[in-house]
Amino acid sequence: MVEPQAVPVFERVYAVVCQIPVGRVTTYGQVAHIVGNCDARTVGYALAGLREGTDVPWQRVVNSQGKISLIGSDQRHRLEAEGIVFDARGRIDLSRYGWSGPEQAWLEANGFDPLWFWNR
DNA sequence: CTTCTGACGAAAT
DNA sequence: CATTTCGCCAGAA
Repeated sequence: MVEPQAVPVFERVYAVVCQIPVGRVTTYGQVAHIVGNCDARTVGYALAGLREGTDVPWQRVVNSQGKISLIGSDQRHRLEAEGIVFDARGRIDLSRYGWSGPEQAWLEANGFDPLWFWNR
């Protein structure tokens, strides 16, 4: 059992992002929601600090409108390679590809607060 | 110590 | 649809 507050926020963000399944996406706000005690900006800051070649699937995090924030990156191609389809406006259908969060058992085992998450 | 700066979000205007 | 406001991490200057 990991102590939640003992792990830096950025590390907690990475832990959650690594749980997003292939072919699914989630939003900055949702990750912040799961991590707790931080906001969407913090998630962006955390991902911005990743190095090239990281194992963290950062491409699976998009903004609340289902759009890519990193224009000019290969994020869209990475997602399309996972089977995700973009509409004519360049948006992803979150009701179809959206991921709501880890299993409660995972949250408990990794020092997150399941109750806080589900009650919100 | 203070200020600035980035992959953001939701509600109000 | 466009803007503004607030929320509040971490490192550099």
